[in-house]
Amino acid sequence: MFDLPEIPRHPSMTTQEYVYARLRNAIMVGVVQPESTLTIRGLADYLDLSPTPVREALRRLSSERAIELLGNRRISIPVMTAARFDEIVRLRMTLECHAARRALPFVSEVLIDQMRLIDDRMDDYVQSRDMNALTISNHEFHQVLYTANPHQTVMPVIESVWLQLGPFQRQMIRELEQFYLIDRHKEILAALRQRDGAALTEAIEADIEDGIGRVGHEVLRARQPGLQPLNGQLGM
Amino acid sequence: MFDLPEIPRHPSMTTQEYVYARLRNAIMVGVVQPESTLTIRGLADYLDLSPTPVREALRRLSSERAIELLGNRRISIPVMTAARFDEIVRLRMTLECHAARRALPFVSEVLIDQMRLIDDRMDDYVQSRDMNALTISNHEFHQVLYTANPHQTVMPVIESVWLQLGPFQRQMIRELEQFYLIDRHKEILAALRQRDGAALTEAIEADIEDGIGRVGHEVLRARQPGLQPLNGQLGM
DNA sequence: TTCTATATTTTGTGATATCATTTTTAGGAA
DNA sequence: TTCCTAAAAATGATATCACAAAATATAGAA
Repeated sequence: MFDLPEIPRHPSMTTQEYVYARLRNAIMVGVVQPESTLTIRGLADYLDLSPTPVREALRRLSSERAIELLGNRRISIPVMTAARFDEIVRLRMTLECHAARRALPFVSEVLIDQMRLIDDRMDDYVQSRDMNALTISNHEFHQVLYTANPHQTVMPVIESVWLQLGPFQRQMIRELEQFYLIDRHKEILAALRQRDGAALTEAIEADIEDGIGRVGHEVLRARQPGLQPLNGQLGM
Repeated sequence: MFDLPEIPRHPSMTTQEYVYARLRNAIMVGVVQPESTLTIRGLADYLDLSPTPVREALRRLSSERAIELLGNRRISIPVMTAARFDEIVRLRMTLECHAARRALPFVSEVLIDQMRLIDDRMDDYVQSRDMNALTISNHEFHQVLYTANPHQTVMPVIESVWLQLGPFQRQMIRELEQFYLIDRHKEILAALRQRDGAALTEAIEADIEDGIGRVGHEVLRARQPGLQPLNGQLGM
């Protein structure tokens, strides 16, 4: 079985929202894995709730493709394959570059400072090897940039992609003894300071490639030694 | 009130799936509008069902941002603003160009023929002014291309964008007496035949701009005569 | 031991009931 | 008429129940 990390429950939250938030968090940090057996009633019993709000939360997560509600009464976390991984990472690059380009006109010095602060905090988490906090802060770093555009509509889509990568990211950390962390946040910040769109998208692509792309392909190749990755290197 | 167009119900469909499909279709063709008052119980009574499957269907649609479940007991179709429209259309361009680029290596002569057939059918619908059938076929034309890539994960995201544009598309047709339809499908097909990625993305951007972008901005500008569109022309 | 058929349990779905809020409606006061 | 207030109605959220279908366990045969 698994232990869903506890999260704070605001009093205004409905039960369904709470279940959604708790499951989402658990999937994001990789506690729920493809081999975990999920059932509506099992989760309801575990959380001491009725099945109704659990089912609704699961349906939302299914819409975001964090989980799959199979017809035959099974609920699963999708298994990562090389081809699927390649598609998701490429989509993530496209989406985040789009979001960054659309946010650039709204970027201020205050915002850049805010991002620098988050990046500084990440350096501490690297020191203390707190991977969960690192993941959350990394998302926060990107999110602050993309939501600078007050009209943006892409953020929920990007979050869905992060959610889909969550379980696999945990596997990556598990399967690799040493896990070198390279982030390109300094380059992102430099591009922002110069309001340089081309440099910005380049830095974001590099950040995603170095952050999960390269290592992910490595892990997947190691699993199936005979196969080469479908679409070659991700870097461009 | 409104009349949700009837749709076929396969025997294997659950009630929730049926409600989802029927509401989704209604929103896509623009029957449900921002001023429509939606309630779970109202829909349940209208469809002669219990509230449970209706609420689940609504939650799924909310996850796809087709509707908004407001905290204060109101369910609404988001109102289209110039800024939101600009964002959604730009996102659509980015997503569909991405999907097309990723599909290109899988494009076959058979697939191009299939797309040509759909395009021919669209010409008939233009003649008969069947806007609903035209919209559906247009989506089908694009979908066939993007799903040529068997590993694609972007299609659900694109469908969510189509869904968000549905209600406004109906408004566009209503508010414009004459509605000139320009599609760039011939250019798309030509680019596919030559396996020319750059020409393909250019044709898709032009198709979206001519299909909904230009007219949409016109309609929105007419609504608020004092305001200019936020980010200038869409064409690039 | 291994396979198969049957019984039992578990599970997802959908309807119904209840409760706390919110919205709407009425009825007066200014 | 317009504005406020209180009663009434409607609404969303959740728990519980019933049912059919699926998964699992059990028991007997090969």
